[in-house]
Amino acid sequence: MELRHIRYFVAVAEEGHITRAAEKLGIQQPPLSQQIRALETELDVQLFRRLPRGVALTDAGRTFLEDAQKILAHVEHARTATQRTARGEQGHIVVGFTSSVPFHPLFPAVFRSFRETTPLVSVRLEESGTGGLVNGLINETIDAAFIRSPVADGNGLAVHPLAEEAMFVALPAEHPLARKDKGAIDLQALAGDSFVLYRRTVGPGLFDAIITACNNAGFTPDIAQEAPRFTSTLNLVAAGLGISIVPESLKRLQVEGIAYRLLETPSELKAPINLACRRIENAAAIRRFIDMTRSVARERADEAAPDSR
Amino acid sequence: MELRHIRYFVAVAEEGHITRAAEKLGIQQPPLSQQIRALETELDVQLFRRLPRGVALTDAGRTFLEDAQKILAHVEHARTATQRTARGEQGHIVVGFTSSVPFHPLFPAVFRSFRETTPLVSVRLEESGTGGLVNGLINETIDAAFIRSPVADGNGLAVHPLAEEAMFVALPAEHPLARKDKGAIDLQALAGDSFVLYRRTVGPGLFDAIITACNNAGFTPDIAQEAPRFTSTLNLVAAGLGISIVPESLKRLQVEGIAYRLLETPSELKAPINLACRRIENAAAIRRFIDMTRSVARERADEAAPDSR
DNA sequence: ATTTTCGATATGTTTTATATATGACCTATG
DNA sequence: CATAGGTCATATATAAAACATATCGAAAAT
Repeated sequence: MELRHIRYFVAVAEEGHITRAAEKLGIQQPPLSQQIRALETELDVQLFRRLPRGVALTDAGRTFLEDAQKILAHVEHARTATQRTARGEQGHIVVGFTSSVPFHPLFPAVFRSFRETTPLVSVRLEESGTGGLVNGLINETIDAAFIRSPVADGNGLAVHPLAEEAMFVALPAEHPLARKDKGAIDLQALAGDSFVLYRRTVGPGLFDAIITACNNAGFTPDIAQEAPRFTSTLNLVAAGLGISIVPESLKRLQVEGIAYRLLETPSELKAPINLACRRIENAAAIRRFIDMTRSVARERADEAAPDSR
Repeated sequence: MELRHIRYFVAVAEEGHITRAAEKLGIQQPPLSQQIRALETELDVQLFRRLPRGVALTDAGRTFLEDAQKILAHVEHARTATQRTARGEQGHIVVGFTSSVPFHPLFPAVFRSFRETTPLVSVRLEESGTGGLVNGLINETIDAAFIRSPVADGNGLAVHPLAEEAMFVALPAEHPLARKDKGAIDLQALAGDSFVLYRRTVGPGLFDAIITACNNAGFTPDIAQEAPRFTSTLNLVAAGLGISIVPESLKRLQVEGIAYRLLETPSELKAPINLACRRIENAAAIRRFIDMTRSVARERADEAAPDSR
């Protein structure tokens, strides 16, 4: 049995007339009669009663018709689903991110756009540390990941820069610098303060960048405390244990007793947001997600600095 | 696209290897490669990645595989369902009957056997008068009908005799004949009694047969009352309004105040049970039901009178 | 009775699926 | 590094089968 038999059968059943069905199918009547008969012979079942004025389905024919129509519909469904998957319009992707990324407006903007343009691709989000995300990309348990620190090359991964943020100083409300209203704080002004930092093992990029920047500014920071999450870092600052330096988007975390002040950010301390992915990616849905993310990021950058192009 | 493409695709996908899949399919490797490529060209989608040691499904190929397997299963289902319908092992039939028939043990026996041997055919039962059943058979709203009276020929229907019952006299308990314990009552002994009969319009066969038999016995029965159902007939007898003559199986209706006595039944009064159906019937499930009903009836007749064959 | 309609049959043609032979590419392995 | 083995792709030939044209036969409508 071939789909041809099923298509021909359905046409004849719906027309009740072999000659007319043949016209509709764009073939001649004799081959259609032959194919119908071949189908009946293979099934060893009479599907039509030949009447003087056309043909009529038998009971068995009616049973076959029900399935036949569903089969043809199913084939069409398979075709479109496959083509959609190939075009990346359908499927499933897993996107990883580090804890600080969701505070940046780029993050929700990307998923909003993606859902709008590609509603048939379901997305699973997974928060993890940078190391875990890189492993996930290599093991193919994660398809793309928003990370802060750039990743070493040569492991088959690619990293696309998406955005860069200025840094802000998080100060206890009673800190002398908290009152100063305008102008950026220079890094050297913090030489005498204790630092509360996000733990290095979880986010090595930011940690090292801060140390390096301080060194370049001529002092070694006094690290009073490391905290496991950004929120706990800020709580420790609020408690007066020290100051901290965080990416701009973290300002959204408004904690009682904390003041944020713009830092005169040296370029090596600018906090980047990158998208990491496999260098060769053959799943179209993932490629689509990556392309869209980069283009959303580019649009946002252009909006922020339209003169820089 | 043809089923061949789908069958070949599934084989290759499951083997992950074109050459091995070709062996399994009983064809050579080059045509299989060609057919797979033809499928990919038609869909305009790459289904496999060609690796040095076999082939691997792409994302789109995985999507197609899911549907492909279901389609093949669906085709097999269609084949078996159609063949079952053709053999009468599957489907639906509507069986009519007149109100007095279900009391006869043949009736439940038939449906019990039919359910056992043909569980995939669902049966709908419909009670109606003889006229309604005949119309139903002609309009094809009913497929077979258990009736008492034989139906006039020439309307495309056939009537198969299934069984014949002796008649019993239903007497009020205080009736003189009710006390007589053994021996059959002769019809003439009822010449002086009032008769309560099942209404003619509902069951003309039985009504006429009784009148005729009485006439042949030399008297015209005094019909005191007609009742719409057998139960009401018997209630009227119990109330002392007269006597009645009912088929043996009706004895199951044990009504307070009624005695049943065997009637010396003349042959023209024997109560038949017949199966009416269309003379030409092309639905196999119905033919099957008719055949089974007749054979069950024959078995029961042989059991009752094993010497008569 | 004649014509029309419609499916079946007969025969030739074209398409197409398959087989055989061979080539190209990658991977082990000595 | 070269060779052998394995795998898929390509080229050509062959066989099968789907299709077209022409015709027949039965039933129905005029």
